[in-house]
Amino acid sequence: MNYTLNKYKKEITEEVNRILGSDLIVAGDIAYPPNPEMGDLSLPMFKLAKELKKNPIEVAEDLMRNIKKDYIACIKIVGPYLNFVLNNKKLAQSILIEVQNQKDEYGTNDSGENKKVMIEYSNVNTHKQFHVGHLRNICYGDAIYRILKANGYISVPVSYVNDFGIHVAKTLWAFLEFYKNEPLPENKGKFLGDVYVRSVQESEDNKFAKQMIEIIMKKIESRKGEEYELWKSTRKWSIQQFENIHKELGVKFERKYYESEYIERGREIVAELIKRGILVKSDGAIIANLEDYDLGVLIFLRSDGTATYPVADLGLAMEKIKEFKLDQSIYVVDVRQSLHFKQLFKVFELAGMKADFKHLKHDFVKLPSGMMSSRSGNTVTYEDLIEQMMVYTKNETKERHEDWNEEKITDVAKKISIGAIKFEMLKVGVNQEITFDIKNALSFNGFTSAYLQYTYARINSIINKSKVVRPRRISQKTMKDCWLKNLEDNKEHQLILKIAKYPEIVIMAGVKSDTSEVAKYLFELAKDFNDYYHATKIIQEDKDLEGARIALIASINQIIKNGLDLLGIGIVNEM
RNA sequence: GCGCCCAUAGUUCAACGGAUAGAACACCAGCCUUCUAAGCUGGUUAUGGGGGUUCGAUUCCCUCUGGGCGCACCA
Repeated sequence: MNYTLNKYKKEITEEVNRILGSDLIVAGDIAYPPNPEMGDLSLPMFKLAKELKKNPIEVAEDLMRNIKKDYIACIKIVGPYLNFVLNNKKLAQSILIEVQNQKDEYGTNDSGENKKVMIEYSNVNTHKQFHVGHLRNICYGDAIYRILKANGYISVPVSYVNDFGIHVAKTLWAFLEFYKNEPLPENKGKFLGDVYVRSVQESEDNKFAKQMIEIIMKKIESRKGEEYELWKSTRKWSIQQFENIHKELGVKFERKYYESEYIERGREIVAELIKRGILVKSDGAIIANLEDYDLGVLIFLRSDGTATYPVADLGLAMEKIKEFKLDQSIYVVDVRQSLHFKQLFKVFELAGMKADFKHLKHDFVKLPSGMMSSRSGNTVTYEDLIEQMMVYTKNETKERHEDWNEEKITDVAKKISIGAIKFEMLKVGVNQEITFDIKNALSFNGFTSAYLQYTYARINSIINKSKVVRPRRISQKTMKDCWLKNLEDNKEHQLILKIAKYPEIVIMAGVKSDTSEVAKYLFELAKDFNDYYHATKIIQEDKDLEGARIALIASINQIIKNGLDLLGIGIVNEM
């Protein structure tokens, strides 16, 4: 798709190169001035001046005289920059029609060339707590999946659940020891998380407990007996809990993989790699010695013969690339596992696996009280968080809408709560730790999803109140002739320009795997609109003008909707 | 010890190597007999230290300081 602004930039670039008889600049050289008075587009003269061995002003003057496009209202030289002011009517026509025609598709592009990318996230442990740390992973993974799709990739979202390992044995030990005869709570998955915390506490400095846990681990690995049966049933508790959370968050996976199902396959590959000399025995364990690559060693089998995590990773990776013809396989996992993935991918490479593997890392979530740990239980669990948020948002919603029934209040409150959680996780850069403060998450002012949802609802309400025909029902001819000629206000021009930039944001978010780009952009757009709203009457006597303004704000809403969708956040029609 | 990440306003965060370093929160002062006040307007405050590369550095390189994370039987 060739969006208006992109087209303009390309044409201006070609024009500049033609005038100078060179290939010195590319469309990407055209930037945006820091403030609106300077113009809409900007071409820095530094590079050109240097290459042409001329004064920047001279080059700029030459270009200013010779560039002529009907969509450029005027060209001005500001310092060493050549700035373009776009023709308001041309821009408005082109952009608003683009948005109204493409609707939910506006902003998408085909730069991914239909490449197939598997994106693996929400790699959580059964038998442990699901807390806000996991939430960052799941929100980020889901948003990246959506962003890749919008960029023309065939994006396959999958989840890999770690349902096997020492942590399971630990939880089962404490369960048998302390809770066997107690009645089970409703949320059995959450309960297991608490059992795990108890287990860590009780088994510390307890030799007997540690021995018991080892025995339980072996019994589960042998896949028979009472403990194995208990593993099977408790595992389902956690899986059910995850399903509920995914459903509530609106996150869907095409496939869910479980570690326990890939260990055998992994062991086969391990045996093969031992034969090939890629894995070796060391201190009784089977390892990959990667010291030649400065990557230390990676353990596959413990000295007691039990499998570690990378074994199943190996098995799964092999099956994944066999089943789907993947161009790339992305693992969304927090930054603490960077070394692990470097090691793993090196082993993949040594084993001759051809696919392109990538660890997409994000920093972790901590609490104002310090590092979060599901071992110690110093966490905010998902369930506790959503409950607190719901109490708050329901109260706030009730206060504002006394006539709404319980169902409607719950529905809106849920969208606001879930949106708030996701936005908190997505609005900061991936290399930034998030200090999760529940007080901030509950404050719906400023840079929050509630602000965006509120803006959407506000615009929606105005559109509904307007008696003018809906933009979607009118022809392009009508729009050109009548609706758009009236948008002359500078704030309107800035809003239209902002709308025009949205497709670039989608690309940038994709290239940088950065959700904060989208969040920041939407916030700026909403802020600009709210400023405009307070200064300008939309509904009024002049129906042509009203129509034009409705077309404008309808486009803004389309973008808020599209942008929030990239972040996995739903809109509300009223709030 | 080795490796990776971070350091910007009182706090939480922004700034493809580019123009006057932006927001939000908090605090203070205003704005609902006009379309949703979960909103808007105005006000105060910042690049950890030292070098280097460049026309230009918050951004790139080196170094120091201070924090976080990871480095063989956890996942």
